[in-house]
Amino acid sequence: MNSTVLPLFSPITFGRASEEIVLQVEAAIVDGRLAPGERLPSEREMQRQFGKGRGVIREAIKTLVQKGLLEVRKGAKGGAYVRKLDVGKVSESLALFLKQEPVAPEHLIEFRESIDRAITQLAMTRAAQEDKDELHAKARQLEALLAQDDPDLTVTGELDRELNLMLARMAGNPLLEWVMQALQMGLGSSDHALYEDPVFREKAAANWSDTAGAIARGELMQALGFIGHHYVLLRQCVRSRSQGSPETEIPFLADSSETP
Amino acid sequence: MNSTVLPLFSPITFGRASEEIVLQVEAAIVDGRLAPGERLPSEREMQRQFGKGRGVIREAIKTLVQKGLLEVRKGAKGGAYVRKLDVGKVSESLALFLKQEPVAPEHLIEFRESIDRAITQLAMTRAAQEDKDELHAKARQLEALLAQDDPDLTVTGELDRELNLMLARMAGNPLLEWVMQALQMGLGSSDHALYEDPVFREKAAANWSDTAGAIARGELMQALGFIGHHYVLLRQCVRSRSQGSPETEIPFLADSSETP
DNA sequence: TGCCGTAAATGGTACGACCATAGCCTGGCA
DNA sequence: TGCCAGGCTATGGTCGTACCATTTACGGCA
Repeated sequence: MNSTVLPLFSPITFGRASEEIVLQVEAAIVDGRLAPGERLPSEREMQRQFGKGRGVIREAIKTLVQKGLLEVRKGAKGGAYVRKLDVGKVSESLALFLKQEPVAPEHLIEFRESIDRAITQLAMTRAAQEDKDELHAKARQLEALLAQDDPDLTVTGELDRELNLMLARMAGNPLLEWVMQALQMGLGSSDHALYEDPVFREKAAANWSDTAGAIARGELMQALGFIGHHYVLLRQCVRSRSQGSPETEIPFLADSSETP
Repeated sequence: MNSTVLPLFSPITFGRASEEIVLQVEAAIVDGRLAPGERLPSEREMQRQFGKGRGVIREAIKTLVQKGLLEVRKGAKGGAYVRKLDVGKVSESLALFLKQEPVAPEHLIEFRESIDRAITQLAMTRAAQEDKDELHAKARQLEALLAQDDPDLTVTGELDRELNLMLARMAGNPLLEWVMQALQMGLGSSDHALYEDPVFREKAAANWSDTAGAIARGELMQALGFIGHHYVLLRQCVRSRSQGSPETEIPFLADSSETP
């Protein structure tokens, strides 16, 4: 390797040193001069190359780790390794943001409905028939699970999440898939409220099944209609819960200021 | 203040110390025990409270700054202040991700088209008439600018960005507004390619004006039609550029593998 | 009363030392 | 000859001290 000479980095002379180091390393990574899996010089070696104290180097590495660009391993053959960014880091950032910035449930539902409609239209025209059939099968499986007297909400929640992600994948657009992933990871999908309530539970599951069926049969308008119905149910459920139990555990159900 | 006793933090005994500190402070912030604008103890004071070295404290603070939860000021009355998270941090994370994960232009266009349609429909039903008129006026202004022989692309680009954000704001849903912001900040909106080309420039501007006009008059179907046309133009432009000049400067125009 | 200089608090940096860990290498044992 | 154990070494993780740079506040002086 090039462990002897590494002309990648140059000494720091101004400003906050660690920030400058962050910029240099980050630039090297996005330029491709440092590829994922590659190992940076050791902290003591970088200390020498940058002409700065080790603490500064460590703080820069900490920042880059937080950005998701590096991972560090200790021990021999340890060090900072370039990491391929994944969408999870974005979702994490989004989730933290949404924790501090409560979103009205109506806005969340509205957004999800928009994305869902776009995904469905694309999935219908692009996905393979076998994928559509598998989606339908999974939806019927969810329906069957929720028809039981005491369904395991952990399992059904996971299945619902899987259905959403599968549909998003079928749309064949990574951006839509990432948004759906971020929604799922970022705020627990809010659908679990739907499944906790025995009244809505079966309706919602049946609706999922109807939607998947329409998608499998290629009936676009019908599928969009079912999706609309899903969100009608969700809105009803959210409204009844926010009225019925003021001490709800779901944080973002608190401030609903626009239900006329 | 409570600068004498601060029972918020407890000493670290296991694992990576700085990570534990990050978790404790982050928890205190999202719980509201530390409100935006509040000041954390000084590094030396926290060093005492956590029972750890100052370097560890500094690394934890660096991480929290990167997360967007803190900002630090130096000098007397300096220190780490709790910061209100803004969506810019999410956009930043997204932009970095998209730099490492090139997105096919067709996918980007498709996504933007979905969002645009959703925004337009909502804006049309919700926005005040005066906002719609202002949007139309701005669009006509853009059209006039681009009709000149040598338009200032910096100004027109900024105006286009402003138009998009204004429309998103008119939709009255913060999530859609944030997504549009993230798109604009994250990848320069890709529309600038449209305005650089004299052939597409005027068509695109006229189309913006038509769209805004339809919105102002409340003609939904017509507005959606114009939006569709905007993306037809954008697709044509992108295709012609990727064929004509292989050395295009726009990074994500490189890998287009699905134009049949 | 108003201005300026000094003191104090605080983050920023440097250096040195030591510990903990993970891979490796060597030597001894079966 | 083959395998296993123990030590060796590179590397991150932590600690402590000292000093520098900057910003605010306070107090003395004109």
